[in-house]
Amino acid sequence: MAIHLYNSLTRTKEEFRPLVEGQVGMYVCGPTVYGPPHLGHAKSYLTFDVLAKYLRQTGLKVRYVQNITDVGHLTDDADAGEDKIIKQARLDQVHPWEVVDRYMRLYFDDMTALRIAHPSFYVRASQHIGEQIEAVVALLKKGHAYEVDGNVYFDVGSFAGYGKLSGRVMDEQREAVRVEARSEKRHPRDFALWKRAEPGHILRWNSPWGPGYPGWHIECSVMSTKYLGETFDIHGGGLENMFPHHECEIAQSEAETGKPFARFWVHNNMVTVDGVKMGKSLGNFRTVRDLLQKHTPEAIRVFVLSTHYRSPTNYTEEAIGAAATGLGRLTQCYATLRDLETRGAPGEEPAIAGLCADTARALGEAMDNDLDTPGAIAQIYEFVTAVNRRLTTGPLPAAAAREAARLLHTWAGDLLGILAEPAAGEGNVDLAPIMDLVIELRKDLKAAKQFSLADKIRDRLKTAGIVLEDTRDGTRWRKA
RNA sequence: GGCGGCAUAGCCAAGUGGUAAGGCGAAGGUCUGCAAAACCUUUACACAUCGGUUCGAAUCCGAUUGCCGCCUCCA
Repeated sequence: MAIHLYNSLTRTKEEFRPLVEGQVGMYVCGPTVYGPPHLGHAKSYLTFDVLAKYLRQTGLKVRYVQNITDVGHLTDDADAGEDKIIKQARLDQVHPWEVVDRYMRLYFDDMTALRIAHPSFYVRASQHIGEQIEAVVALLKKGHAYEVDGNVYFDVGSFAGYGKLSGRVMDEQREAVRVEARSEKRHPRDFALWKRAEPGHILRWNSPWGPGYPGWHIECSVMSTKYLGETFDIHGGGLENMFPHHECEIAQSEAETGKPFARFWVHNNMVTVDGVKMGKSLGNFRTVRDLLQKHTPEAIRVFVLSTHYRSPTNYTEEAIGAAATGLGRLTQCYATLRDLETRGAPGEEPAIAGLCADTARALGEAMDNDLDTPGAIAQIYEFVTAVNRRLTTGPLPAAAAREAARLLHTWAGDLLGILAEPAAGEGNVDLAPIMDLVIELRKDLKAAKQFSLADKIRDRLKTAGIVLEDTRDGTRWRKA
């Protein structure tokens, strides 16, 4: 069975087949770099990280392009408002590109910390100004745009398909509410392709219409089609960008090329905090950096991925804590299996091979079902329970342990990124031989019934961050 | 006002017509010198409410209530 994805364009779950067999082109709306990444970014880029990894795992070659919006856009789509990046630059008293550089690096660092792989490559709006101007010229030439005093607007009325993604009909809606008395636009629905730079607007480029800067939507149309083709497979982004951003992208692109734009539109839902949308403008956002202070990357990932990407994620400290606790069993099981890989007895165990095959199949079915990561996580936990149950009867043969460990490594580690590798020899000194000695000495103490001393060792080690666990097969240790 | 979505156990969360996955928490138990870990058992006979379709619905249709998102920048 091939992967099925919910396509916002058709509002149904469809089987995904790439345009070109074996190859996938995917474009995802990246951040505007004027502030620190927050949990909302994490959910979005985590979603597409897992999607790209899963597509690759199924054997497809994926070109995953993500943009960085670094030219700034107005805080308001009317002619009022201030460019977000320029505003931040003014607040920080630095050049706008220092803002861009700072938050772009922070973005890369935080994504890396969350085990989100780099896309195939990033593209920056500021490095595609020429192409954006060309696109505006082409739209003007085709009669889909008009210029007014250094501003160029897209004529929405000239594109019949406008509204097909978001379901918005071209009526008055709340036009009357919006104060646009001085607008030069022919119709309130029209949107800017190119904006005239007012004095003091530092980020500006020369154009046939005078100095200015591109409109918000045009960069994605230009960069996606430049690197993926006029029609490409998947366009992803946050749900809140469906309208107007994605709707406008479609209008511009299809008006210019006359061909279908993205085939699949994949939108992730929002993150709320205590039931309220988390947003930069609301000031209630949790930055990735803050979260990483309290939780491991794996815990954050398992928390986010245990809600389906199309459902809202409600952040509470309790929920993320519960997710982190549950992860402990997985981590422990994996560490035990890795240990048995080297120490386990020779021989085979068909039951484990069967369990691995069944689990892998179930995991594939879950992922094929519109990226059902909660279902996949449930499968992994069931697998862990089954392995642990088997381990209560004695150690596993090395080969079986290796196979079980590989399954966890592939799905929980490489794909979902929720599996922490056992920390081996942190720091300069390898603790293993030291711990072997301590454990051996303590074993002698226990044999001599010197329990209070044995307990003291265990207590002191716990204070030092090392947990001892006495099992039937001897004592093992791990970092707390 | 327009468009869209969601309502499942104490909490989080799957479920896409055949009589409710998984995680956390809680209770009991096995193992253990004790502890920890692990395992076992229990924890949803009204899946928001009311109707309807069907042999059969958490799952489809309608209405109602509540919540959320978009319609202005936001992942």
